Amino acid sequence: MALPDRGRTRPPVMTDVAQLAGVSHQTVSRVLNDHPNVRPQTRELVLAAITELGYRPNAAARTLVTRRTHTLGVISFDTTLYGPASMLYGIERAAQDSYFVSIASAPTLDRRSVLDAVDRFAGQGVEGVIVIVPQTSAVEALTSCPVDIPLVAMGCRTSPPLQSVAVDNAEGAAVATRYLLGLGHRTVHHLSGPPSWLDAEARVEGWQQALREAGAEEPDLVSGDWSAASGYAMGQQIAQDDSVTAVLCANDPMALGLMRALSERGRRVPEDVSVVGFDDIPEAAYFLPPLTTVRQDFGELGRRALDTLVGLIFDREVAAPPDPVIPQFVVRSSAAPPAA
Amino acid sequence: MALPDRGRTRPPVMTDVAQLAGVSHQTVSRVLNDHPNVRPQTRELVLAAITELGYRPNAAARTLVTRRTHTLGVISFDTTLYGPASMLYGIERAAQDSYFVSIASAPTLDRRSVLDAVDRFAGQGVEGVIVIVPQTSAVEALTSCPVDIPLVAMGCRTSPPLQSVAVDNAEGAAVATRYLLGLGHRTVHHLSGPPSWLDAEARVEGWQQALREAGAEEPDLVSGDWSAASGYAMGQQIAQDDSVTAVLCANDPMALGLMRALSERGRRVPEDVSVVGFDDIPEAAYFLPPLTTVRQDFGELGRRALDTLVGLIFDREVAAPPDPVIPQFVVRSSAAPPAA
DNA sequence: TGCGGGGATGTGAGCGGTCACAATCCCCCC
DNA sequence: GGGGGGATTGTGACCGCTCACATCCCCGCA
Repeated sequence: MALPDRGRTRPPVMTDVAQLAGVSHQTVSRVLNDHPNVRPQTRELVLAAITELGYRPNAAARTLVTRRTHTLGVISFDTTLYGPASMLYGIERAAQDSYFVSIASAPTLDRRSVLDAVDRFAGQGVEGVIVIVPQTSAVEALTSCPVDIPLVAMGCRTSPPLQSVAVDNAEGAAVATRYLLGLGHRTVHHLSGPPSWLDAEARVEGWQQALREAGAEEPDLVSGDWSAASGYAMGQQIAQDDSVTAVLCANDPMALGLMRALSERGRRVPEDVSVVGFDDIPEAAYFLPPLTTVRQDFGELGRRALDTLVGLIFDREVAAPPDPVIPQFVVRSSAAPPAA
Repeated sequence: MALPDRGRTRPPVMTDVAQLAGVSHQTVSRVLNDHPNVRPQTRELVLAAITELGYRPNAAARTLVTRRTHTLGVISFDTTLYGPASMLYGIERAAQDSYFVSIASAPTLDRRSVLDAVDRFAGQGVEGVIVIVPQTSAVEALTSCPVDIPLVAMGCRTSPPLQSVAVDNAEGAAVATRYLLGLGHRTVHHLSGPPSWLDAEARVEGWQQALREAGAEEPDLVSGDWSAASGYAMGQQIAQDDSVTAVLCANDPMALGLMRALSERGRRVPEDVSVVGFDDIPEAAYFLPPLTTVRQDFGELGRRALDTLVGLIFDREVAAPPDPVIPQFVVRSSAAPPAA
């Protein structure tokens, strides 16, 4: 199972460089680590030897003694979904010049599977882990994580001691709901994400809150699984109910599915029914009609997650939980005042 | 810059386990590596000591001597796009139980940036790299990659010595084109991906090929940048041309943008213009109208990429390039026979 | 002329595993 | 009863780097 010899000779090591430069290995190490107290001339010598040999320090050896891997792990469920994919991308860009980022997808979001992933990462020696697995079961598992490793949850609010960074899902849903109410709709229906997903729940709360504030009646909740398919399926029910004039969807694909169901039933958007989504996927502006939605700043989220994690890694102190990122409401034409 | 002490005492090492179990460190190592010739009773002893101490082997130390990191790198451009995201996901699932996968996104696809990413990975000690950066510039850079590391390009066909796995983009485009032609359209227009993207080019070729075979006139090419926005922009041009009755788009979001432009001009899909996409994103079935498209099997692609890479890592021999994955044509209602 | 002191460099000991090899032990058979 | 051989276990070197410490050189100053 040994790795085959790549190239003719074994790669150069620090001693080789030292020898070529006519210095000790320690001096080479100093140059590599930008230590002061190396004569510029010596430094040049070493640098020259390094490039001549094509020397590259051995990360494992360095890690062995420094105990730093410069690696962090990201656990997520399905990076094919726009939200998780964007978060991952945000993290990667934020981490790029200080960490390597290693990924793992949990096949399911139960305790076992999430904890296994953390364990795997711990075995690899990552310095911290960011989890994009916003389900109550996963969060519970992580809250009592037996492995002693810095952990940050992303995308949903969690309760201490598990740190998290998130957009203010409740606020986003509330803003959207108020907007629809403001347009003159008597109430707003909600096509939510799957139960036990924290962001889905937060959006439900925001929606309820806004309805209550306005004294509007609170319709029964309908939930999908984030997919356009589920939006379509639930949409077929919703479309039958003529009293529905406004629907807030927990994400954009479900809104798409809903709109198709509506259209098949001959109910026009926004004339008969107003629809608002959540996420602002790049395609949302090109739906028919263009989708009014709530945009999340995933880049910012990634940056904050990294900051929080780094804080945990170095200070080990539970910093004040960062403020939630305020989502942005994007008005397009899928929502309008009710017919009459 | 040292990592703060996590927990009160330093983590247990092999010697600690050995001592507790009353054996030598080597025996512990044997148990850990499933060597034969360890008495079952001894094994139990060691195992018990391991769990009692919560011992976890140090990956860096092991890597230092075995020269294996069990890590591979994936370089991509923008993992927010459905294609790359799916490929990444496919790779991750395929690699899960044999490798860690580390990701890097290249900010741009020029020579420098791609090679830097490879270099970074090499410094980390990855055993191989899969690149999802299907631009000619990137491929050229990789073909003459100065770093001696197993490399596989994914998503697009490349020329030796750079290995690649890909779906048969040309065939997919050809099938779609033939389908439209078969429906009775005199010719098929093509809204292509950006020039210099290999898969975009392959799709153009397939389209041209099919047109030639059928003796159909070859319209001017219009290209976008994969985004729905560009599809919309180009679509506004296309919509003005009444002679256009069928358009093959190089991906689904562009098809969406096109359909919106068409709809704004009052041209109905599929009655006035037939539209076919490429990729089959999960939302495609819920577009208005549902999009006929070409589906790629990203899971299979991921598996093949991994297989190829592993072959390269261990045999170092350039295996016969794997057959391209045949895409699947998915018929929905966005394409129909021409009006008259 | 001799001495203190800081900059520049070298030396050797680990870091925590695995590998090669040696040492035991045990059982069987002549 | 002694020898052979495989199973089981132990010993020490070594992977390539950083750390702590020792050494050396050179200058200024008494």
